[in-house]
Amino acid sequence: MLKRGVPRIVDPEARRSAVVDALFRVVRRDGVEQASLRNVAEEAGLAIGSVRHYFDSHDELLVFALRELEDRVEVRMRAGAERIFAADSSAERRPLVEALLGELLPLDADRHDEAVIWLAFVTAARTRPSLRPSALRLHEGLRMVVGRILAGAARLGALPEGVAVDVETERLAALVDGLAVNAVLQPDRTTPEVMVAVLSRHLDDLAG
Amino acid sequence: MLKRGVPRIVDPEARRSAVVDALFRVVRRDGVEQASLRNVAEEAGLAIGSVRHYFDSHDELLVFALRELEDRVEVRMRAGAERIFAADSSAERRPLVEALLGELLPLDADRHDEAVIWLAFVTAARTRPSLRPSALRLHEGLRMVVGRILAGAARLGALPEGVAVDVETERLAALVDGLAVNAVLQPDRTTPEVMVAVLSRHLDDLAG
DNA sequence: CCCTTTTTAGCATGGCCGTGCTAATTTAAG
DNA sequence: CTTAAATTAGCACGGCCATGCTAAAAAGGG
Repeated sequence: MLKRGVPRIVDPEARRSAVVDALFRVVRRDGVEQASLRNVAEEAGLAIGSVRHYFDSHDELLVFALRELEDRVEVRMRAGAERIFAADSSAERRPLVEALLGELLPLDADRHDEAVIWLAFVTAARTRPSLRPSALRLHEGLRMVVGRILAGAARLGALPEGVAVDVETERLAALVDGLAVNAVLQPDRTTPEVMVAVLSRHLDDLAG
Repeated sequence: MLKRGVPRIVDPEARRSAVVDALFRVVRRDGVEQASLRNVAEEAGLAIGSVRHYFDSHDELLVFALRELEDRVEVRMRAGAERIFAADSSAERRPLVEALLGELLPLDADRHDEAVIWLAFVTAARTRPSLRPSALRLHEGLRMVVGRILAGAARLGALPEGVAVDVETERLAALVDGLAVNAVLQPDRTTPEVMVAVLSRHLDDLAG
């Protein structure tokens, strides 16, 4: 282990992260199809060669970026989910559930941007094999969270008898996805107020 | 009106339609970003010059194609909606409503393809201004249909008292959109059986 | 046969793309 | 200062793109 000259000028992880942030801005503004190395490099204020030093190919950059998006979502999910399972009465849980699912909806500007990027990537994943694993994990992750919440509610007797938890999981997950998609594509029509009202109504409905 | 020589070799409308069909196949297979004039012409078995004779620009082709998609959806909606409003008891209406909304879900191969194309176009519309009018009409069209169905149901007393029809409209529309998006992006997980079960469950829920 | 129009075909230009490649520059340890 | 490694920068190639433009081919009324 004898390196005779090692410049550690900058944390490479931070650089990669900065590039990914620039890519997210481009995707948010102009879509995945405009996220070329050139456009991303310009957005990041770097030369194209610099970007390519951290990512061997365009595809690798996209894959890495989508993983980063995965991480962000997962972190928010984990935090909210732990709070829910810490509460033991269904009365305590209800507002926490609403908060957690609200976390998945584009209710503020930051999460709206995130939803835009999410939709851009998962739709792109349909025709880009390298993105499919991450897209699938995001899909399953939502169902996992929703499924756990509903199973927990059923265990606490917060759901009416005879409710099929698997069907309700798909229903609630599809509803959340649908609201997010609508908010991304028609933000003027699907406002945060509408989304909150719909979600709240659905949870009331589930409680019987 | 004296044209001294008029070759009417082929119905230009039919040609335009054939080009649009080819474009739909390309979009279905590889996404909107691959629907270049070259790829579409090849898929249609025409020279690129021929395609350009019927569509002055690439953008015009995309706009025209999305309008055609609009028309197809609207035709199916109108037929189903008329049948519903012809029925006057809520017991008669229920299966018709389920059929109409089922018409919007990708339950068979043809409608799956149509849903794939629909999602590709409406997401593309986010960053392509020329597609936005059609995308907005599709969005509003669904809400119009769902809103009329629910308002009719309320009039017939098929909904519980105190139900907010506007919120329920958004909820059902978002659910249908969400199911369609999931079926397009993760067809292995969101099967026709799952979609039917979810839709049926939701309609039961609405009836109280 | 002629002539006008539709239709098909193709060329050329300028632009953006990813990527292979080389080289300049910077950094800090020896 | 020297030097190896990390980083930044940039060139060049081949490919695909939309589009302006020209022109060949087909078709049927006169």
